[in-house]
Amino acid sequence: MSNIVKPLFAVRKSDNLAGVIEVRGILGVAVAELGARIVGGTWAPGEAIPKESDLCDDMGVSRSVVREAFRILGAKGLIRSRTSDGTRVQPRSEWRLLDPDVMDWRIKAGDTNALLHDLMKVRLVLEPGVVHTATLMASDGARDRIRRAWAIKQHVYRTPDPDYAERRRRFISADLEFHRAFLASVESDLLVQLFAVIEAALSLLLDMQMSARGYTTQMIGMEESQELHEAVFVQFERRDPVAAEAAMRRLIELAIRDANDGFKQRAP
Amino acid sequence: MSNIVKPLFAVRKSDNLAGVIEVRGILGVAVAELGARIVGGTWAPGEAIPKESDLCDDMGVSRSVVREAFRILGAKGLIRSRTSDGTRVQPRSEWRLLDPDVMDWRIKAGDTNALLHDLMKVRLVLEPGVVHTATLMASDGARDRIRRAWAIKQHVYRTPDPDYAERRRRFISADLEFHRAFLASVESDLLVQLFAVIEAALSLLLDMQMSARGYTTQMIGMEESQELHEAVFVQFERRDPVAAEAAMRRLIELAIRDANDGFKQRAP
DNA sequence: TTTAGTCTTATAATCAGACAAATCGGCACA
DNA sequence: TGTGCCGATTTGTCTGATTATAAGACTAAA
Repeated sequence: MSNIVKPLFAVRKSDNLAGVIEVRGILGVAVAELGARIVGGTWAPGEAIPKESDLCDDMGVSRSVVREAFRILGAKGLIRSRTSDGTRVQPRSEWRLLDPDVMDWRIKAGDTNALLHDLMKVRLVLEPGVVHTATLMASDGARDRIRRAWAIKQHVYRTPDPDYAERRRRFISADLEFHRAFLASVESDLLVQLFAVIEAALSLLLDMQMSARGYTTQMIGMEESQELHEAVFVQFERRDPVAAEAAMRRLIELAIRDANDGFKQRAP
Repeated sequence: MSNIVKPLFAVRKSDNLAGVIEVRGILGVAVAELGARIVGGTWAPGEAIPKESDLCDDMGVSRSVVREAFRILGAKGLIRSRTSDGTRVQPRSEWRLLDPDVMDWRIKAGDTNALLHDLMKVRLVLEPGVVHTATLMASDGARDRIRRAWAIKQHVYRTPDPDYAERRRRFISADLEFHRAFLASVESDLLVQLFAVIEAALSLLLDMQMSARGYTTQMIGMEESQELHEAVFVQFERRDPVAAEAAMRRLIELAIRDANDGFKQRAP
């Protein structure tokens, strides 16, 4: 009676990006709809979107809902309202591209290819620097966390699979913690948030890519990846920031190659 | 009659961070007030802020204004409203720290020291990576822009001052373009936005720091800074990513030292 | 004692309609 | 040509009512 309780929803991985703000009710629907349409290019930047009263009719909601939706979209830089001029889509440069919600809308709008490349570039630029700085100035506690992360990663790598999906999950989780441990040692709230967004979007995009390929692909390049991770860790322990950084850069380059291969396979 | 027209406001440098969303009218006041108070810690994360109707009375505005303000603040992760539970401050990890408005509120709340350090860390981690990547993969056009930026920077450096403030302005502008030119060559929208925010916040904070010191300080370390910039450029031209990156890292470290000195002088 | 259901209540969510304020474009006038 | 006024348009703000939802207390059953 109290045994098989919760796991019903266990698999129900929300199809939203992690970190998006949950807006419930009819307002949530309106925001999702309008956000996706704006980012998707239904109205070009500079162009006016229908006036409040028209949108009320179109969507069958009251004006307060439309206005509150506009406020949310405006807060993310997508639109801007002015009396007598209406509400217009802002130039893309105003959009808060680093905001999880905007990223989510980009993904839903199908802007996945450009976004994936951009995210990978951010990693390529950022992560080597993180490792360099971490190697130089990580605290003792932070170093311990990195060591633990490496130990787990190695353990997972060497442990054979009871079940492919489960193994993959553990592998990804260990990998994530390895990168996070380095990041945390920099002790920067801003970088942590930046990574959280990047990470969430990448994970979603790569999942989509993988399921588009029909999950046929085994995890390729695992040996090379593991060797590079080891190099990062070893150089970190030797306190050689330049070498550690270089290894991390090669690691990201490998990830970029993999992601690109994925896209190539998808459109033969 | 048509001569001395506009320059009245020329100096009126808005005391807001560049990039913040302009919200006009009563709503703008309400958002600014509430945002500053929340970020400033008037209510702790998890704590409920007064309910809508109470805030209406307190601030003397209608409920629609309070609700729209809540939407904006909610869109930035600061608060979350739920029926029957009221509106609560979200844990700091939910705040969109990379959003210009949130940064602006942090600055206004006096969280300048922590923010400055964090911003500098981001630069330290990011900019060397940018230079590395730029050195490897900048397009011809991007390389030209970098060359032009360096030429201007050198010209400004060598040109004696007609007027100290004017010289300083040109110096900063040339410096900015030098860094931006490298950044642009990476061709990443996300990184461009990230830098825009970092840059705006840093510029504001350093200005505040300087005016706190009474503008007495000359630009110190200019020679060293200029030499390091030159090193970055030369190594970039020689296509040596590692050396260029290293020079850029030393440059940021210098900037960090300067910023720290500023704070030390301020509290003797 | 615990658990599952039910009721009450607090609060936000939504709706409807009115009036105010800001902005734009055209028009008359200097 | 420019300047100021005027009307039209659209968002901004206010008010009051109704509905939906979640929390907490209470009750009844296991």
